[in-house]
Amino acid sequence: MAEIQSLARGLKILNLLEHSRNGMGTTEVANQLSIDKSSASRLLRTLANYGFVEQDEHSSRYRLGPQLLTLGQHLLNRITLRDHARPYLHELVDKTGECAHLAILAQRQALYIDQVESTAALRVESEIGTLSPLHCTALGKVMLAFGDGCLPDELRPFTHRTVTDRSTLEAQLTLTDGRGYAIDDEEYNYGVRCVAAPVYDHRGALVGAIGISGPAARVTLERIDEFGSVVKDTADALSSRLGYDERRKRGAERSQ
Amino acid sequence: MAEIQSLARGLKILNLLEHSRNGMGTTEVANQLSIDKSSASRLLRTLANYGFVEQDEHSSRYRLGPQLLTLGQHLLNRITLRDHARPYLHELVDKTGECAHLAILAQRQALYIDQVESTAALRVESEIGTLSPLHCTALGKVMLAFGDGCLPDELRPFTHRTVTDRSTLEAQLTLTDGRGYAIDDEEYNYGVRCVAAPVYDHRGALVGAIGISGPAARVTLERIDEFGSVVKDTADALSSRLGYDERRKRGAERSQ
DNA sequence: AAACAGTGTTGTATTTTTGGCAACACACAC
DNA sequence: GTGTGTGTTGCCAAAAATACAACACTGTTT
Repeated sequence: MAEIQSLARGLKILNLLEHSRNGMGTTEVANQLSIDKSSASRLLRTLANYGFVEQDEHSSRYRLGPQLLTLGQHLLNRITLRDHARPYLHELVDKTGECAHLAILAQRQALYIDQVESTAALRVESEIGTLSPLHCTALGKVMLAFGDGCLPDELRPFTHRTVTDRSTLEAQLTLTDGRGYAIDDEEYNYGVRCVAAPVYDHRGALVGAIGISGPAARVTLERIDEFGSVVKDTADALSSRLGYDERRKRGAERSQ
Repeated sequence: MAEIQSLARGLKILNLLEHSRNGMGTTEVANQLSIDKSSASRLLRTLANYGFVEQDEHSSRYRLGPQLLTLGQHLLNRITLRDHARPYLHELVDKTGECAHLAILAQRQALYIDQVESTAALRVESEIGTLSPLHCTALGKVMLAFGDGCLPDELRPFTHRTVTDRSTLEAQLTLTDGRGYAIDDEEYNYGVRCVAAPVYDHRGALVGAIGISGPAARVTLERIDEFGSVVKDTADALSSRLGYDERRKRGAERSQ
C-alpha cells in the first residue's frame, strides 16, 4: 500500500487544473485521469467543499480555489531564505566540488548568510556574517546586475585584477545580465575564482544570490562557463522553489 | 456518498499544517483528526509524493510543501480583478440596496470597470469604462488615500460641494485613511452620495476600489457610516480573496 | 547500560469506502 | 422533435482504506 489512491487522484486534479486556462469540466478531468465521470465528480465536490477548487456558477466548470492561495501565502510568511537555500547549496557542492555560499544585500554590501563547505583539501574559507564589497565579488556583482545594489563612491582595489574603472565594470555587468551569472576572476582574493547567480522570490524581486568559490587551479577560465550554467540552473531551481514563476515578467505588473 | 473521505482527510491535514508554526508530526496529525497513526502516515506520504507537504529531513516533521506555492502563484496570474470582484459587488447591492461599482486607477483617474445595478427605481446610472476625477469621487479618494494616485494640477469643481482647496482635501484624506473608507457627499453629482473602500492584492498593493452610490435621500449622512462599514467589510473580504493577508504589513518587506 | 517512552513506518486482515455502470436531469444545437 | 453534450446521483460488487498490531529507531531516564 504505497499511496492513498483517492487522495492522489485529488491532488492530480489540482495539478491538472493548473495547466488549464479556463478551468476544466468533470468529463474532461475524468478523461485526463482515465477515471469515471462519477468519480471525478465526487472528487471535485470534495475539493470544492474545502475550497481547493471552485465551480463556476454558470459554466459549471471547475478551477483552482482560493484555499490554495491562502495556504500558499501562508507558506511564504514562514519561509526563510536560508532554510530553503541550504539543500541547493549542498547540490552545488556535490556538482562542482567547491564551496557554496548564499548572500543577501545588506548595507550596500553582500552579506554572507550561509555556506556549505566542500570536502576538498584546498578550499576557500570564508565566514558567515561577513560583509563583502559588491564590485569585486561574484555574489556582489549579482546584486549590482540583477538587483538594486548600487556602487560605492570608490571602487577599492583588493588585487591587481580588481576592476576599479566604473565604465569597465558597467560593461561587465551588462555582460553578466545577458548570460545570467556573475564571475569574480581573482578580483577579491588572489587565487580564488567565484561564480554566482541571482535568486528571486515569489514576486520576482531579487532576494539574494548563491554561488561557488574555488581555487583558480580548479575553477579554470576554460571551465568557468560550465560552472556558470550549473550555478544558474541551481539558482533558478531555488527561485522557483520560493514561488518565482518564470512565466511572469520580473518587476510584477498590476493585475487587470 | 457525499465526500471522498480519504481526500477530505488529506485536505484537512493541509489546513491543520497551516496553523502550526513548526510543522506537525504524524502522531500529532493523527490525534487532531482522530484517525490512526498509520492512516496519517500514509496520507502524509501521499501528500509528500505530490509536493503538497514535505518532511523535514532531520526532525521528520511535516510542513506545507512547495506545490501549494506553485498552485497559489499560478492562480494569481489567472485572476482578473473584475471576475473576482463581481460577487462582492452583488453582495453590496444586496446589503445596501444601492448600485455597486468597481474601479481601478488609470491615467490618473478612476476607471469604472464593473458595476452591479440595484433594482431600486431611483438609482444612479453610470457607465463602465468611464474615467472619473479622483478628488471628488469616493472611488477616486480611495486611490488618493490608500494608493499612489496623485492630485491633478487643478481641482475642478463639479458641484458647489466639490472640495477645491488642497489642504481641506488633504485633511479629508487623512480622515479617510483613518476610518478605512472614503465618502463623496454630492461632490461630483448633485443628489448623489458614494462610499468606497480599498481593495488590495496578495502583495498588499492597492489594485482598485469598490463602493456604492445612491440618492442622497437614501444614503443619508446619518446612515453613511453604517454604509461605510458594510463597504469596508466587503472590500476586506475581496482583498483576502485575492490573497491579501492582513497579518502581513502593507508594502511588503524582504523575506529574511 | 538497560529499560523506557517517545517517534514514524510497515504487514495484515477486515470492512468500510470507493468506483464504475447505469440511469437521470439538464442544456444546447440542429 | 431528436441528437449529443454536459454534470450529478443510486446501487452493488470489488477493491482500497482503515485500524490493530508489531517493528525499527531515537533520545531520555533510571
